[in-house]
Amino acid sequence: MTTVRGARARARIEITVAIKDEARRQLAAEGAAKLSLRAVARELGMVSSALYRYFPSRDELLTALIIDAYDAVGAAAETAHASAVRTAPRAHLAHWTAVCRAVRAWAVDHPHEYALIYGSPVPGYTAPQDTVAPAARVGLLLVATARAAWQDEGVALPPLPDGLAPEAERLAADLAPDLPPALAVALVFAWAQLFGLVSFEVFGQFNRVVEDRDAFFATAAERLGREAGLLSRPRP
Amino acid sequence: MTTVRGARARARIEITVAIKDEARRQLAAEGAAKLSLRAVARELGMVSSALYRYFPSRDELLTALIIDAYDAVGAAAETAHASAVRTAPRAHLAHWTAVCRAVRAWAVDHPHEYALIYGSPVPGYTAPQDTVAPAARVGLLLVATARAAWQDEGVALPPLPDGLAPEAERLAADLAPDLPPALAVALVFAWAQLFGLVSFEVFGQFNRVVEDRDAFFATAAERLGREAGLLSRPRP
DNA sequence: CACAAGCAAGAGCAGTGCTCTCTTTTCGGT
DNA sequence: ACCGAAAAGAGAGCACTGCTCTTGCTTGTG
Repeated sequence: MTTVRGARARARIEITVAIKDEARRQLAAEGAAKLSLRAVARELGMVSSALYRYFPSRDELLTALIIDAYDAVGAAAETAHASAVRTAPRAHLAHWTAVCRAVRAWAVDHPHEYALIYGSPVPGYTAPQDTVAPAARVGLLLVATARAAWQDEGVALPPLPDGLAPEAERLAADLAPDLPPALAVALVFAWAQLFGLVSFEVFGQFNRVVEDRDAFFATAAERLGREAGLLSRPRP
Repeated sequence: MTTVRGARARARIEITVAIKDEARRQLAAEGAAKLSLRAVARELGMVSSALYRYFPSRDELLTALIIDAYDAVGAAAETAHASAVRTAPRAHLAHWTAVCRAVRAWAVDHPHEYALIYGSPVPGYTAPQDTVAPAARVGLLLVATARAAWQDEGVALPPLPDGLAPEAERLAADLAPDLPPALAVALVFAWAQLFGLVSFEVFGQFNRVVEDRDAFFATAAERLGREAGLLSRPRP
């Protein structure tokens, strides 16, 4: 385990989380654009230059927040998935929609954090390697759900057009070597489309268009699951 | 028509477009976050305060760019649609995919402008009324395509769940009173999902996941059209 | 032709990210 | 127990930002 050496190291991690917490507060209040290192430092009673001992730049702080956000939405989705599996182990479509609903709920509750990870990438920012594992959590959950359904009752998918065959093979090899390529493709489609729906809601594109967002999203999530091959009810 | 009164008014609109052009240049080069009024003014050989005669604030400049961007992607989509209709008047699914491809192509060519309109909304920004009409152009095109298909050959759609019926009625009434509610719902789904796919590609979520983006998107666009009820080929 | 409106310029304010130097505190090896 | 090294904080400062205000100049119009 990570043995904390002394009071100094302990203080360091405490201050680091305090900085992130305050930054997250400002992020939630004003958005990423108005997140200011100086304001964070001021609120914590320290001088701005001291903050640079913990995060070498504003971008690094943002990266830390991004990783945390990916982990938060991933954890929310995993919890919802686990609970749905416990409730009805073979209702794969219900597991799928539970994941979708959890993602949407988290996004609606944390719009600015959601924007940080699924909105426009900031400045000339290219995602550091540290972010890719947390970023994959929701996607992997979708894959796991589909895999369970496939193993348990099979999936129903439209055939792949010839042009996509090589890409589909490659994708399946990278993503889930045990699954049929058509399923891998369908999963990536559904993955992107899920976040398209959530983004449109969070970013206000549904304003004055969709009113009953809950019902709308519930139907959308179920259709996404079907398009990913999940059957509506277990086979007899 | 808009008669330009004198040299002064003429100069005003010329300078206004020059400012927008330069701003667009910086936007394309560095992204919205680094777009600086002072830098724009500097590049145009004027002093920063003079720029405020044309745009009362940075946000107003951004709003102008947002409207232009919506119009640009809308125009690209409309052109592609018109051309597809000319080529094969009854190939509704081809019209649909032409619109999708045009949107994607514009987005890939203008990632920062795309981010401006379909990425995270800036600061505490709420879209002014002027943006809603341009923003609707692509959506209206999708509706028009589906309407033509519906009138010409009908559409094939899954039934709506009961819970969504009221929202579907309302949506259809607002969006396209002549179309069946199930089609209106399917169109909004497809609309959001289309931009989900494009956003994931433009914002880098497909990096190290999807390689053959053209083939991938082509298939996705066609499936979106099918999910919106469009038939693969005209009925005999 | 005079006058008011439109426009440009410059200085200035408050705020930002970030760097540098200087001082204080803390820790580990002898 | 001490002493040098490393870590942390404080403060000043640089270059930049959006935006405001005042001062003149230019231009179109009564």
